[in-house]
Amino acid sequence: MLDAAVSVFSRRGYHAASMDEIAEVAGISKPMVYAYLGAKEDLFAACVRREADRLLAAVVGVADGDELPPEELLWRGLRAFFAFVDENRDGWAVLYRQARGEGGSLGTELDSIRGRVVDVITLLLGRTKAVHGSERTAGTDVDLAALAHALVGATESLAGWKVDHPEERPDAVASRLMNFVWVGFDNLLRGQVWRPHTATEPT
Amino acid sequence: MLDAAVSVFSRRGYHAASMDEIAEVAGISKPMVYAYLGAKEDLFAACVRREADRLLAAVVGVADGDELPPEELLWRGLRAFFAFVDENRDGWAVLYRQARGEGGSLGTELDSIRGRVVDVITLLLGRTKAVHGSERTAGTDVDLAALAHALVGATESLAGWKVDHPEERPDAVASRLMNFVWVGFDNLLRGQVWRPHTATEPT
Amino acid sequence: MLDAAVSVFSRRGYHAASMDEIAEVAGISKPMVYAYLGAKEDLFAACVRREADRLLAAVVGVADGDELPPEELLWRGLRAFFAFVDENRDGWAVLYRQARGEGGSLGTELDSIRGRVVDVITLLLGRTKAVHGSERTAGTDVDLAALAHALVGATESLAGWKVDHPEERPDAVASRLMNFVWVGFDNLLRGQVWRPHTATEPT
Amino acid sequence: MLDAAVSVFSRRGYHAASMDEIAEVAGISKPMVYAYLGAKEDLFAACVRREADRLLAAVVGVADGDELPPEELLWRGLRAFFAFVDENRDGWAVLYRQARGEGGSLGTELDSIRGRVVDVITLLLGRTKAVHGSERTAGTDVDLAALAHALVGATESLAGWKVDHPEERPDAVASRLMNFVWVGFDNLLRGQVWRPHTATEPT
DNA sequence: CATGAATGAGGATTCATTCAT
DNA sequence: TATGAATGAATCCTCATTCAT
Repeated sequence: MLDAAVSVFSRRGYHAASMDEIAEVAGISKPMVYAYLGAKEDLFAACVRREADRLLAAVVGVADGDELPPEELLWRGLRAFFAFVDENRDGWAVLYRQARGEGGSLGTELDSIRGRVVDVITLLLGRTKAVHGSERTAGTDVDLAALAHALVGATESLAGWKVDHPEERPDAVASRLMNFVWVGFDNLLRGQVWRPHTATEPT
Repeated sequence: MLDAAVSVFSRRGYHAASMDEIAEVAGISKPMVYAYLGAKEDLFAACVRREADRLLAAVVGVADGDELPPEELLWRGLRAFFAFVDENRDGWAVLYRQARGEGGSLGTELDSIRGRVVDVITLLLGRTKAVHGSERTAGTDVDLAALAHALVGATESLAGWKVDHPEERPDAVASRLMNFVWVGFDNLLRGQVWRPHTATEPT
Repeated sequence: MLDAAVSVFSRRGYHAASMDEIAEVAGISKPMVYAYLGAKEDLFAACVRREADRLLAAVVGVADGDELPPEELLWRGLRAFFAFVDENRDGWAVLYRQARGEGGSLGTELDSIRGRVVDVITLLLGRTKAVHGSERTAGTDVDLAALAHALVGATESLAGWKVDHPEERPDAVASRLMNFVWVGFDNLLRGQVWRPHTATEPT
Repeated sequence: MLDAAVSVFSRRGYHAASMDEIAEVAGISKPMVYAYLGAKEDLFAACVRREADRLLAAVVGVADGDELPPEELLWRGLRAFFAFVDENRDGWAVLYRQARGEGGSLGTELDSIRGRVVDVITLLLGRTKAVHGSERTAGTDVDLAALAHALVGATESLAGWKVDHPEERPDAVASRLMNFVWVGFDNLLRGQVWRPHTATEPT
């Protein structure tokens, strides 16, 4: 039932989607849509919530053991994420392109979900850092949070890229991202730093 | 003139923005809006184009010499980018949150702009690779494109993070991202690879 | 069965009442409402008819003997009427507030019922006049009809007033109205007339 | 502008009237109706308020001198009232048939207007009583209020009757009502009372 | 040139009414 | 028979867009 709504919302966006089209795609009549899921905003919220739940379930489901090292957790999570995106184009589009930027409770709720994901990544990176235990890492907490944001953004962006490259296997994309991210992070933790070679005159 | 439109679009989003409000904020009458910039879609496209031009100009403008090494180019570009976002919240919101997810020519044009940026980054990464000249890097072209996508996504995401942390200096954000990205990329080029279930240490 | 409909109609009015609510209040399902009483208009007509029948039965029932003098008939009728209104708020509301102003067959039927009541009053007043047999009364038939209309209107209005004054006994209200009406009518029949700009004293 | 709305509301009633028809009758397009007078409820409220204002202005306007005796005041008021009804069928229908029975602020406001009219009549009757100064009148204040209610109801009812008898001159109707009302009231004040001739067994 | 006034087109929502079980 | 499920039709309302001044 929600599938039709997700499909239409992903194609048209929240505002441009008409209840008529959703009903038509769902193969039922408009009053039924209202009977089952309420007004348009409720319907969209239901879509967002279902897709978010599915995504979180898929990504979290692979981390069955907390005793797994962070590296393994991240790798499994990314694989699950890209697999989800691969199999749920529309759902991902609704979550990423349509729901964000909407005002009101929708955008807020989604932002909070994303925030929780970022927090999890931040903790994960923190645990890695703790394992290394190196005092050479000058990184503060805000560094980790920013890093987590960057990682999530890179992942989201690659998800969009993956949509345009259906021939790429999800695992390959995840592997590519891990390669990029983990090598950098690992070396960061080893004390490697990048510094501007030039004097920076701040604007 | 466009300022008013950008301001309203950034606050309301494309569909929720009304021409009435744009005209009111602009301090002119609605027929004037139509006379100057045409229909709503054209107006939004003009906003997107202007903000994209400004952003590209700001980012490209700092790379006055092509002879600069890629690392320096990227560093300057990122600094310029975060400075732009810092000073043009509305414009960035229109580009990143509102314009995305719009179907039709609106989204297409923005995608193409983003695509050009990614291409530039791809080339930049390619030149770096060429400089290193290492045949040990097994990366293909698609690797670089994916990497560029990841980099752009990380940058966008950090831009959003920066909006929530106005106290962070743009240079600091750029530096943090460089630190993360360049260390990883540099080591990648040196042949470091990450493989699932194996130690990440080079032989 | 009709009780639920009367209750809902009296609270919401004809248009604002929904068949859903009526069915719910009646404790049966909507198709049953349709099976028993047909469409909404029919249902409302049935309500109006039943309440009107009840009202007429109550009012007419007290006039068991035609040989009663008109004065006594009116007095008994008014007492019965106010007692009915007192015990059937909803029914009276449907008849007086909701059914009026409805176009089409709904209002027409109610108007015809009210018309019959007015006719009865007119006849009653006529009989009184005949009893007095006075040729001094210049009143024509139209006078009696208008008088009957005025009497019915006064009664309806007092019914509304009574609803706001539940502590008033129905008999007291009826008595008050009789006092007002009959004294005037009686004196009218005795030749007393009122003329503009003249003393109201009889010669 | 309001004329069209009043006309349609008087014919169809509040709920059955469609904004389409109002716009069509007004000879303008629907958005204009909304631009000028807002939503349907506002529009109806505007109609009710205008008609009520007109009616009150017409009726109150004839009582230019407070020094007029109550009898003269009532006579002038009734004449003005029936003249108004004669010339504003639709407006009267809106006030009397349609607006009453509507829930919400509309019905409430109209009830309050009617209440004020009743109060004025009550005062007017009180002044008459005071002039007579007779201690024989057993009437209490509540008697006067009930009497005023009855008088107002009789007037309203005769207004409806008048609508069905356009050939009747407004003055004639007013005169007829005065004849009925004032003779009765005058005699009441002189101590004439009506009492039931039979024992009343209260229900 | 600049604008107040006007509208066609379309979208969300509800409700009386009816089948298939 | 009794009902849950389904819908066609209408209604309120808004907004991008354009004339006439």
